[in-house]
Amino acid sequence: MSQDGIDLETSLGYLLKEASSGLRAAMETVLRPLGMSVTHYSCLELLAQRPGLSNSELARGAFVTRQSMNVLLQALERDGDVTRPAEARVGKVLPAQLTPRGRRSLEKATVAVRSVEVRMLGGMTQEEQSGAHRILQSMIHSLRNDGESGSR
Amino acid sequence: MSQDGIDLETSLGYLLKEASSGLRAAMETVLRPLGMSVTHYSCLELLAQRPGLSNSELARGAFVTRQSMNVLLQALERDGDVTRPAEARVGKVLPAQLTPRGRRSLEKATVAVRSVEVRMLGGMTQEEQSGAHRILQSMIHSLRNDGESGSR
DNA sequence: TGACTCATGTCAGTATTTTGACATACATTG
DNA sequence: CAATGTATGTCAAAATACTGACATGAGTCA
Repeated sequence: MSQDGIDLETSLGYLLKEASSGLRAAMETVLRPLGMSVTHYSCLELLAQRPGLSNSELARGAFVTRQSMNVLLQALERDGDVTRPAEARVGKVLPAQLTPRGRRSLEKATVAVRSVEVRMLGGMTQEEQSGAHRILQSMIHSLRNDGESGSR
Repeated sequence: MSQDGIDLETSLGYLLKEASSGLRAAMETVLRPLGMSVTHYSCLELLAQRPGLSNSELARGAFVTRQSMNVLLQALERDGDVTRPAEARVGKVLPAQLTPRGRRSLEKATVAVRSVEVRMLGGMTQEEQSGAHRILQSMIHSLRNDGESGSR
């Protein structure tokens, strides 16, 4: 016996999942009235900040496979929110761009998402927020290295 | 202009998603050799710590719908990892239990998952870990209240 | 007692995501 | 220059999760 499992109340992994799940749910709630999914929004936001990102780069930035991002991008192109050149200028990479229409739909979504983030951070001091920043980046970095072939 | 979007490098929401995605990927990597998915593992761990949990309670604990958990539970019952009474003693609730076989498969998974969590926490002081605990719970609590009908 | 609300287990259909695979283009290395 | 490795875009198939719906049982309240 002696505490065999991982205590879910204490486990930082579980808390991380719980917080992320709550954030996603809150984002879905505010984005749904705009007819937008979380991945949908993430894609537009990424393109606004880094115009010319390729499908694969967008996929990595939104934490989905490039196949999933591709079907989303095709829908966004069809709806006129995003443009991609018909053929690559170099390699196979097709740099995507936000259209004015895409920029407009992003604006409303950004406001909604920001309100969620503000609510999430409510009750945290500035110091706690920078602490959270540092801690999360530490977790990310630690997980990135040593994918599977750890020691030995 | 003037910083219209949400800076992804700085956004705690984005960092939270990145950390959670990294954790999930790392867990999938170590659980795959055991033929187990993350939800699969979560279900067994929940049952080990709180025997008699119902399907709906397990679903909430693993952050999936009760329908998804139900198909998983049926598979686990079929494989002999979990048992549920044929009919409810009270209401419709069917309390689930881990079988010795289920407990055994959980043991290996717990070791694997614990190694991931240890790696994630590597480089963090004890104080930082308790700080992370407090901060994550603050986020969870803030997101839980005011689901959608916030102010006005 | 009866009407109402809420939560549960479960079935069916839909939607979304991932896995697998392929051809192609560039970079590296000998 | 040829061979190899890596990365991309894309198609098809499989797995997974979700939405919608229904019947049932318990609790509440008048």
